[in-house]
Amino acid sequence: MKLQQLRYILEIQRQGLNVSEAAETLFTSQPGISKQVKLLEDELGITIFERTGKRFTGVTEPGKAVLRIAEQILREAENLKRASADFAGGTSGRLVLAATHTQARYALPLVVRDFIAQHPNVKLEFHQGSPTQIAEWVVNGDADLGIATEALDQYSQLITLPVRQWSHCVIAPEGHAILKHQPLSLNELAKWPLITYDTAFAGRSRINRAFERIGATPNVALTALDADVIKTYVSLGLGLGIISALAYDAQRDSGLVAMEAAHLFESNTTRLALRRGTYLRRYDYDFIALFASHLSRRVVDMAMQGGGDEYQL
Amino acid sequence: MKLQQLRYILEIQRQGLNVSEAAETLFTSQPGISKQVKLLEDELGITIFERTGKRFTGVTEPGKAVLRIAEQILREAENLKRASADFAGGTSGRLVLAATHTQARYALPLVVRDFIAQHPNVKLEFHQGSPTQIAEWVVNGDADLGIATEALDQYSQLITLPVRQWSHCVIAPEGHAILKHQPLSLNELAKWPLITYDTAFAGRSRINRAFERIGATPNVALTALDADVIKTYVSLGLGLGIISALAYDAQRDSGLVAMEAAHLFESNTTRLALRRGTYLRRYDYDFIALFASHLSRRVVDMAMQGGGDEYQL
DNA sequence: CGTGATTACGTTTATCGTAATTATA
DNA sequence: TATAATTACGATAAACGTAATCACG
Repeated sequence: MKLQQLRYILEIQRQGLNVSEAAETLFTSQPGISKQVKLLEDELGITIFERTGKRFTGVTEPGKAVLRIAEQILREAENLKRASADFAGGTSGRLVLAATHTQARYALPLVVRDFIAQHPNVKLEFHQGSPTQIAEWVVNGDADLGIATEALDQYSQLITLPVRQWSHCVIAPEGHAILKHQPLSLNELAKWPLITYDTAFAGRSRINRAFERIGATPNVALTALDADVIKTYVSLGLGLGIISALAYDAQRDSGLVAMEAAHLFESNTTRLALRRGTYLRRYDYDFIALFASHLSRRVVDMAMQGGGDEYQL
Repeated sequence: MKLQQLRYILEIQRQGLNVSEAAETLFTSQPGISKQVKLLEDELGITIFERTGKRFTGVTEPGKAVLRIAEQILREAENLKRASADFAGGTSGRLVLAATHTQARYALPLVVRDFIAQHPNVKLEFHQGSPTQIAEWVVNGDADLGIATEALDQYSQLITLPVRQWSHCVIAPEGHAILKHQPLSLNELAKWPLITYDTAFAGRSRINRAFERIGATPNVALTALDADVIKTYVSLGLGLGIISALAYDAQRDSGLVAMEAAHLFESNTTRLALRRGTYLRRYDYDFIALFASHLSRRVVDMAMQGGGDEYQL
């Protein structure tokens, strides 16, 4: 049994049971793969792939078991290389972050600045996407760390850690009539056209639920993927904006006024996601600690081992 | 990176950093290992073993990380073979049980009989030992299933499942004076010489604790590893026996009388131990189900995944 | 027939064991 | 000086790629 052989059968599965495709993606010859698959099957005494004639048409029951374990093994092999590189490379390496706009624009800049100062030789990459995309990137190993407010806890292959809590605020153009109605109520808010996040983003689910609870139907005139767009349209007078309080800055956002809305919508928890079972390099821990000081190496390790209860903010 | 290389470095560690010894146990040449270690180190870009001149004198920090992961990988590789053999061999295979005398003699015979009938081609092996030995056999993979009443839950690498509860009974020769003092009390019992299990066996800890609690010092005249020996000496009139209620059979043990002692000593739970993370073959599940009907495949799988709360009897 | 897997075969590379060498305790 | 790891080298075997063959749609 060779690690290659495991790579081969996994790639065949990934390529929809097409050996030729697998050979291409692995930069090798198709007969080579074919032979190794057969050798492996002979050694194990089972058939992994169902064949009709010479075509691969399915995965046998034992094949499923073998593929599942093979995946584990290769994942661990990946970890081994990662761990070595961590020690060997000193401070160099690559860190791939996946985050939503809100995080990338408002929560991460200072953290990234400090991280780069601390690890000048680590190449920092940034993938921006929806919470679901982020989760899948991390699951597939395309990203090392995922940061988002929604969706992350839906994936059993992810370990998620609470980073910080935040609330929404409502923004309005200066001189807007609603500014006289503070503290705000949901009923008041429901009278105006609203501009807020797209579904599946930055706590949008909490916003919906709040209006549902009082039986009101908000008039959402426009949805956007990020607070900057929302602010733009609020400035144009198209409606009131509901955004993350993190995204409002009185200085920068002149012409706009923010109103406290923590009492209207449930608070949100930004979470950090890691793939279960991956080896964490020193700079992974460092980034996490910079981002959320309470997430020390010890706390992260505890969570990774699934040990004990979830860390509470 | 080859699986062999991982085997090599692990064996070197096991043999106390002696490459020559490792070569012997792996039935290969010392230079071969030496070279492969170097190749692996070069590939990973780290040194795994500290050397002073040409001697191996320690494991480096990266080496520790690598060895830990290597162990995981080889364990999974073992699982892969196991899984294959499970499907390939049909009903054949090998099942190694580790159990204490009490279990082997009184709890297991019928289970073993049924299992053999169900799986005539599975070679059943039996290792009898102390609870600690049993635990270590299972941890090392020398035994597939461990069964004992004590010690098993001290090992984090073991998954343990409750099988059944049982109580102690007191046995005496026919006509013994104590037979008039029923129901028994600990104070009465403390007046007589006692014969019971050796420390670390079959609930002996509960017996000690019971006497401690009332501040009495039992007169333990003789300790033995199993109930049969105890019964023999009780028959000879050397004292009263305290044994597992499972071990007394009115028919077979003529000349001896058993007295209820469930109210004197805490009840004991026989537990079944499995090594965390091992692949369970169909006949492993079958044996477990025969031994304890409530331990269905589902229940065992849940426990193996560390999911949810412990099963309660 | 075209796509896709297997068989055949030759080249290259890697692995393993023996023997010689070197370093340490 | 004995023990133990490395280096050198030759034999064996494994892996890989090319070309030819075979099977299914």
